[in-house]
Amino acid sequence: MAQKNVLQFIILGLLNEQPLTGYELTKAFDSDIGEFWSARHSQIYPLLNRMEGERLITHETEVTGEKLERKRYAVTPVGAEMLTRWLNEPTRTITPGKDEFALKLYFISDASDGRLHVMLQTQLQLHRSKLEHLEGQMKSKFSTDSQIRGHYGHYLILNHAIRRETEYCHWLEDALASAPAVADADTGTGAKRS
Amino acid sequence: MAQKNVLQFIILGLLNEQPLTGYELTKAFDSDIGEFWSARHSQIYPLLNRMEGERLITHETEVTGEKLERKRYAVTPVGAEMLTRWLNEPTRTITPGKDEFALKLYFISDASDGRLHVMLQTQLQLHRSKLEHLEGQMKSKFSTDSQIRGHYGHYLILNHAIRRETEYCHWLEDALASAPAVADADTGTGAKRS
DNA sequence: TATATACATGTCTTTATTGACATGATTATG
DNA sequence: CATAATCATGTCAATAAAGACATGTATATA
Repeated sequence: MAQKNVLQFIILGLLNEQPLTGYELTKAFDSDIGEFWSARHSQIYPLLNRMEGERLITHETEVTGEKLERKRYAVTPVGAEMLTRWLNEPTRTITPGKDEFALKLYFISDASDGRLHVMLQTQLQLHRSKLEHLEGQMKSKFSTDSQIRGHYGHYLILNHAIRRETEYCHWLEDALASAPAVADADTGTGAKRS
Repeated sequence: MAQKNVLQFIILGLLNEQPLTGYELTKAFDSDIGEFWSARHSQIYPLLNRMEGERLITHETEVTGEKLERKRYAVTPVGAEMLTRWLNEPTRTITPGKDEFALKLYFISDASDGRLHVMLQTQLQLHRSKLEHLEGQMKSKFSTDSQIRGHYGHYLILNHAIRRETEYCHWLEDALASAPAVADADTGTGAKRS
């Protein structure tokens, strides 16, 4: 397996809270859980079929309006047990991360490289707006203690995401502080001088 | 493409510094760059072949000892140009991260869940030893300013990795501070009471 | 000198994941 | 009422990536 079929457990976990359709499951990855895992509908729908074949989940068909059908999936006892086994097993690995930007940066060998400034600036902008979005999420979802109750894990990882992005921004800002805004050194290709 | 063939550019970048064998390329992912991308030899060797077919790299065969052959790959002008194009293009995306632990945590809805303590403790141990290792790397590779020169990007991302792991540990420690060491609530399965 | 470890290169199968293709219904908005 | 956005579910081909399988050499160490 490329990972360990973590997606399967995420689906089980989400359906364990409440029955959901494939569409709703797909949308779940647009919000906070998307900070730590992602999946498209083209991966989700086939997996739902497979999981149903394995009796981990079942569905009942609902009809919206005149004829629009949707399948609402729910966890079976077998699926619930499998979820519990996953949850009970402490995670003894660190999921290896990927970061194209960091890698690109790795190949900038010189602190005076003219490309550094725009590279860092571009990423900083991205991470700042992400951070802003996450802080909005936190405010809207967990502004009071009572909202945390029953969603503690969600609160924890949203907090985690915010701290991660905050740190990412700080790092970029620090790096930016030592990157010249105007290129002095050659950039490997035609760097325009000002 | 699942990503955008970032691996191709990493290989180009590494070979641009100095010609390397497939084996050495593979090993590169065990050190700091592995903090931001990973690849196995079973992905690297076929890709080297493909890239050579596309004239991005070439190789010359060396012999070690009596008959052990190895192919030392180097970037062609075409490959170098492609690398430069990648480096010149600011990264306008954030590579989506994956973190099985965070996801598992998401499904712990109650702060009093007995599983929380061991989950957090296990991860903290992992991230602490990773942090320790990274700090060792920093000390051995960049203890003086002169060592940074010519490897600035490497220095930056190592710093990034250290700050990331430091933050991760802090977050775990904070979460741990509010997680009871002994289970009061049920854990979904047989939680032993003390 | 036995032997374990590291060096060295590959292939093959399976699984994970993306992105494109494909279709149609419902609802909100102008 | 037109039409855009969203809801809703799927398939298919291609690429990415993991893990197992396969083989042999060179070197350090006991």
